[in-house]
Amino acid sequence: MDFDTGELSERKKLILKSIIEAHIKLGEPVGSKYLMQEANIPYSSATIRNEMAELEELGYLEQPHTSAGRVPSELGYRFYVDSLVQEYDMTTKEAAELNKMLSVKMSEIDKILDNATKVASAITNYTALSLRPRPSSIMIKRYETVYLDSRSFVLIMIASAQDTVKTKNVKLPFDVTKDDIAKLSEVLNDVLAGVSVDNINISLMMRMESEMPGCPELVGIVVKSIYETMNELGSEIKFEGVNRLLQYPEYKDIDKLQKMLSAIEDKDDIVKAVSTIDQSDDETKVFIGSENMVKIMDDSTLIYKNLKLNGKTIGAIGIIGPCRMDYSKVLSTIDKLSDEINHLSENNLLPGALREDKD
Amino acid sequence: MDFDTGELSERKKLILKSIIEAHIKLGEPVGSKYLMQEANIPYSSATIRNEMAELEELGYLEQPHTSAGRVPSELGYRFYVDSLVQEYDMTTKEAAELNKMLSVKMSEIDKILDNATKVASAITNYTALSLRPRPSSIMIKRYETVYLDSRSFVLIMIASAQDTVKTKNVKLPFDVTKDDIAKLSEVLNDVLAGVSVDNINISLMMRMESEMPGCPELVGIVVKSIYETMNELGSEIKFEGVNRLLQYPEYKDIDKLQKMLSAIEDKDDIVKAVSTIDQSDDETKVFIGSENMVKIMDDSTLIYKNLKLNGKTIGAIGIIGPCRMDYSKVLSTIDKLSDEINHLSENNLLPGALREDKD
DNA sequence: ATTTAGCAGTCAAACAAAAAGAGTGCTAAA
DNA sequence: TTTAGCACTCTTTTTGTTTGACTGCTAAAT
Repeated sequence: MDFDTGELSERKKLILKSIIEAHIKLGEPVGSKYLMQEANIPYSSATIRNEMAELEELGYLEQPHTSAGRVPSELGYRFYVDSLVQEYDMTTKEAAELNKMLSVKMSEIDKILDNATKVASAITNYTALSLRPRPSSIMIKRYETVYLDSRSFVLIMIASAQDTVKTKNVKLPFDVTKDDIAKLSEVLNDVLAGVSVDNINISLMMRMESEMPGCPELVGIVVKSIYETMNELGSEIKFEGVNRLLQYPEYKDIDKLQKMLSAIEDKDDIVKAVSTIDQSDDETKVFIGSENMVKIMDDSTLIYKNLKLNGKTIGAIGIIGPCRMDYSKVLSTIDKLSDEINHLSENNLLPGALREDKD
Repeated sequence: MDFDTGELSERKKLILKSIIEAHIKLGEPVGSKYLMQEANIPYSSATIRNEMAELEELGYLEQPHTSAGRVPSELGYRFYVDSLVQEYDMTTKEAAELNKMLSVKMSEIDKILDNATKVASAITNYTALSLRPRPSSIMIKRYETVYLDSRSFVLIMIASAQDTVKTKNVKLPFDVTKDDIAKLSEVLNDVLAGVSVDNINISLMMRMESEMPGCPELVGIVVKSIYETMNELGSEIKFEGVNRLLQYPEYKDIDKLQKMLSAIEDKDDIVKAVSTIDQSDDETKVFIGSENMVKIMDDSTLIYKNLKLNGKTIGAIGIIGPCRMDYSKVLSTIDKLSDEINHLSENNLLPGALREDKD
């Protein structure tokens, strides 16, 4: 038994610290057995129990109910923060990330898209997303092909940005030989390596066709795949108002919400899905439920529209929500918004907006 | 019974439209009784049931289970979007808001704060917030006082920005008369009306004291209230990573989550709480549970620190999470971050950052 | 004087069974 | 063709029961 000098014995401190840290890690009440076995406290559970009872009396711990373990009280956390917590050493990786993120700058286009997303989300009360298409600088450094069978092969692309590798399964409407596919990679590396998307033109395609006397039809199909991949690669997607999902009972089920949120967190699938939409398409697209290309979002609706500034597509905006979405409101908001952005440019409100387009 | 020409009878269309719109509004399966009573379909529930059964057969509706109402199928939504939905007329208020929001520009300081919040949230994996303090231009246009009793009165302030009215209940540690309070409003309007916060100085306070021979002690107390109110008024708060809350079991309970989210949505309470923190304070503050000034957040922890750039406080950053927060990590992240931002200015990475400080 | 083993007691969480409620489909009458 | 009425189905809610975790206490061991 300690003299009640207000100071805790070292053993009490150890136990208190262990309980708090275990609780922080696990989120559940901590019992005496756990402390003995997992936290390596060198006393029997009975002894620990006695100490815990005293710590509770002193106000550092609480018991949610009789037969539960102990949980730190506010006083316990306070004591921990004031005298028990140890400095955490940030890993160099984390420190670097911190620095990198801090110095990010936004282009004018990004700002427009960002604002548009915020407005869209605020007005419709759904989650909004914006897609910034690939910068024109993106390119494939090297191509590889792997023959699968006479009607399909794998196209492997190594991109300039951070050496990302993308693979694509290409299916063909006609038969090819192993040699055709081998020749293809040769020609691709010869003609297209290091060429940016926007510079892929008819002339290059014709050159490739002439270099592939065996199977010129391949060229058109492959170039389309390359184009799609490049779009996916460079695209940047952002979300706004994710928390608005919570208002809708379809996401009251934590699991569904999690599913949706992880799709949003991942971004990749959504980017991929949305990248397939033709960038010059002016229509507002509505993807209901499974029409949606992201499997995980098959009970949500995505409404999507390309945004133009001076006739040039600068990105796209979308709304995600439950299938039972207020279509009328969302559709008109998106349309109004895209109109308004076009006006922005006409009124010259954003001088230099297009200048900064290429990052 | 309709001939199966692929066309729906008007009555079917009406019922389908009603079901979809009711379901969009309520989020629950729609029954025949509801349609008859609430959606004013001029047929008996039995008739409506027959039509519903046919609409289901045609694929426009679905039944979650035998004894439930109907829910639109994807095909139903598709049909609705393609031919039933009516254009929604945006109210002029909404249109105006849209325009206003679209043309918002961010100051350099805002960008720094925004980035810092994102980084903080990403690294700690908790929700982060940033607080941008009042622009120095904010001021009170007019003051009113209402005497309550000898030890308290109400101070009413009409602010320059959008004529916002704020009232504050002021309690006194000494007795005053009704005349003192009346005189106070006179003096306040005389000396402080139209003066921006930063220009309230000792000289002005002394002038007020000399004009209030009856009770000079009032001045100091009142000025403090005014100062606090102005801080609340102009402050802008932003959140980042709200969805991260979901990872923690304490917010798995939808109710708790909602409570938290509504506190975040409202902003007001949090701004008020955080505004009371002295802006020149350099310490990292930890508010655990009920230490927190926002009642609704009394089982969460707020960690908070002022950010300085060139020695001047430009705002503050905070982390919100469950009480069982990884204090060690959060504390070091916040400290590192505020250091880093100080370095930003030293390295001159952000020319003109301070120039744009006043909006 | 401490520490520990063992056991009875308590309470939440998990499971199972029963009752209530909502909405349908069908039949027969209007 | 429409409607009233009733039996039926399936979810939701309620109620009761079991299980399991952890404690507090007592008595023995160090």
